[in-house]
Amino acid sequence: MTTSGAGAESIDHARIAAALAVRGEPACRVRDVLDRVGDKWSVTLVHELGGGARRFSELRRGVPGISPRMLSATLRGLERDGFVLRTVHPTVPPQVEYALTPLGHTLLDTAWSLMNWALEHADDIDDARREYDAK
Amino acid sequence: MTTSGAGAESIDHARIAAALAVRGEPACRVRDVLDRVGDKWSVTLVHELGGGARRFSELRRGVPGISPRMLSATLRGLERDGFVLRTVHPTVPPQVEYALTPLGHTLLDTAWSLMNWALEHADDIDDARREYDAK
DNA sequence: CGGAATCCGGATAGATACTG
DNA sequence: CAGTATCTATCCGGATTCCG
Repeated sequence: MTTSGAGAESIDHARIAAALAVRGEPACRVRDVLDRVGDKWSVTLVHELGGGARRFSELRRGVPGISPRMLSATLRGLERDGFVLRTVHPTVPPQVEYALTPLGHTLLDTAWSLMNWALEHADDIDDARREYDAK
Repeated sequence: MTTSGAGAESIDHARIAAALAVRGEPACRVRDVLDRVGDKWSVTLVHELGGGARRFSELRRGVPGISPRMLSATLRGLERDGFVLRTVHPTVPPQVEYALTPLGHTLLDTAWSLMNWALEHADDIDDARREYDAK
C-alpha cells in the first residue's frame, strides 16, 4: 500500500461512502465537487485563473472553443460556490475581472494533483486500452 | 513512493494546460480522467472495490440506485482503462469477480484526496452559495 | 447469475443572434 | 465589452425486456 503524501492521512472513509451514496444532500458536497471537476469547462477555467485575474474576453481567447454562453454559465457556477470572485469596474466600456478566491486556489491545488496523476499514468491507460481493444 | 498527492512539488503546468486545451488527443488522458471522475458511477464503484473484490450482484446491492446497464458499462470502461480486473470463474451459475488493479488503487488514492478536500470545504461552499443566492 | 438490446426522456452544451 | 436569449443536437443515463 502506497501511503502517499496528501489525502491519505485522515480520510473519513465512512463519510465519503455516505456522500457518494446520495446526490443532492445538504452536507454532501462531494458529489457536487466531482460533478464540477467532470464538467466540461470548470477545471479549465480555474486552471486559467490560476495564472491571475482575467477579463471575460481574455478568458474567451485563453480557452479555445468555449462559447460565451458556457463561459458565462460556468463562471457563474464557480462564483456561486465561492471559487471565483467577480469584480465589475464601472468604466466605459464595461470591464469585468474574474479571479480565484483562496478557496478556489485550494481547489486548483487538488485538481492539479488529479491532473498530475493523469499525466503520470497516461501511458499505463493507453497501454491498457490497446490491450483491451485488441480483443 | 513516487507520487505524493499534495500536488505542489512538480506539477507540469505546461503539459496540463496543453492537455486541458484539447479533447480526445493521443497522449492527453487528462481530459479522460476528469470525465471519468465526473461521471456518475466510476468513482463510487472504484471506491466500493477499494474494500476488496466484488461480484456483479454484490456491486449491484452495494451501490444503491445503479442499474445493471450502467453497472456493466461503467465496469467495462474501468476495465478498459486498466483500473479494474475482471475475472470469470467457470462455475454454474456463472461467477464474475471485479477487483482493483494496482493502477486502480492509485486512482482511488487521488480520488480520495479530492473527495477529502470536498468534505473539508463543504461548509465553505454552502456558505458561499447561501450568500450568493441571497442576492 | 451476469449481463446485452432496445427504447426513451432530461440534461448538457454548441451555434447563432441580439442587447445594455 | 460582457454578456443574454433562443433554438437545437447530442449524449448520458434510467427503465424495461430478454438471453446464455
